[in-house]
Amino acid sequence: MEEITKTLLRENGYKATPARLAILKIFFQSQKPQDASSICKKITKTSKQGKVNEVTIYRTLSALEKSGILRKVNLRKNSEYFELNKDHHHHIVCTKCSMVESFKDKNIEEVLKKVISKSSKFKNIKEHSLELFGLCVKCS
Amino acid sequence: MEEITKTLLRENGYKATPARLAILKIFFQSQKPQDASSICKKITKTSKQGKVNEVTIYRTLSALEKSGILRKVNLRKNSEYFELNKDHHHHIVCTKCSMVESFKDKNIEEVLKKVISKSSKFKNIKEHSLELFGLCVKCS
DNA sequence: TTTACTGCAAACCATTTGCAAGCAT
DNA sequence: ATGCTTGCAAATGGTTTGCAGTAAA
Repeated sequence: MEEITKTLLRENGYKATPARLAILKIFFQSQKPQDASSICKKITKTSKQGKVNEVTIYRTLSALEKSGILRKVNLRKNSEYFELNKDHHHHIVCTKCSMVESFKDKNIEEVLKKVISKSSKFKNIKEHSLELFGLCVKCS
Repeated sequence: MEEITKTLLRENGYKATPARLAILKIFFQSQKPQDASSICKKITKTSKQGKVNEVTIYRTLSALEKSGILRKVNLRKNSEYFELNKDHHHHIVCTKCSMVESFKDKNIEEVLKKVISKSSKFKNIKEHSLELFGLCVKCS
């Protein structure tokens, strides 16, 4: 784990500092979208070497997003959530308890290709976001 | 136009004030997602009777969203965009010039039904958002 | 050693809230 | 007349920035 994150950072031209390693570690461990605040709390709780200032977390998230290591996720919360930018997928979000389930679907990508081919104003689509909102079984 | 918006407001239990009429008018005229700031500027420019305070716009947008007259749209900007909550559709957004194109697609709804039927954690999906991001033909 | 990185304080900016005055019904 | 609406000012809260000290390479 330590090696993976360290290598990932250096490959992208970053210094492998304790703060960055701790932040990346959370993404590799949790598999759930995280915002600056949740990361800050998790590090304070679990990390041995101490705290990481929330400002540092914002700067790290922003940098890692630009490098393509993380991507933003829109969960209709009032803060920005991020997740590892691996294997494209989508989310189902419970509007009551905020539980998030991920899913993949090849059909969606195909349908979107057709949509793009029909558009006269756009030929050059780089990404898309798809989120479903509702109540999870527990909250229903 | 004046009559439509007036009736819509009263049907939903709101007083038909000049501010609200002006705000709704913009949505009926433009067909494009709007945020508080853009509405405020448009009213200042075009309306005869004067300005509307931005706070009033925020309150109106929030109320109209709760009533289901408007819905939020995620355009990856740093402010909230709204549009009339009619005939469900999706957006293609130019990440350079912010141009927005709308589209509808029945296949997407069908694919999503299948996705939901596969989920064990969610049975109760109320809405979804789908946005494509890329460069429009002009910006490519 | 060198330059990137971090923490602190303060700035920023979209949005929300309290309250008194104003207006639609 | 009544109570919903508005505007102003101030508060809020997430995020960003300036700067000086610190640490990774």
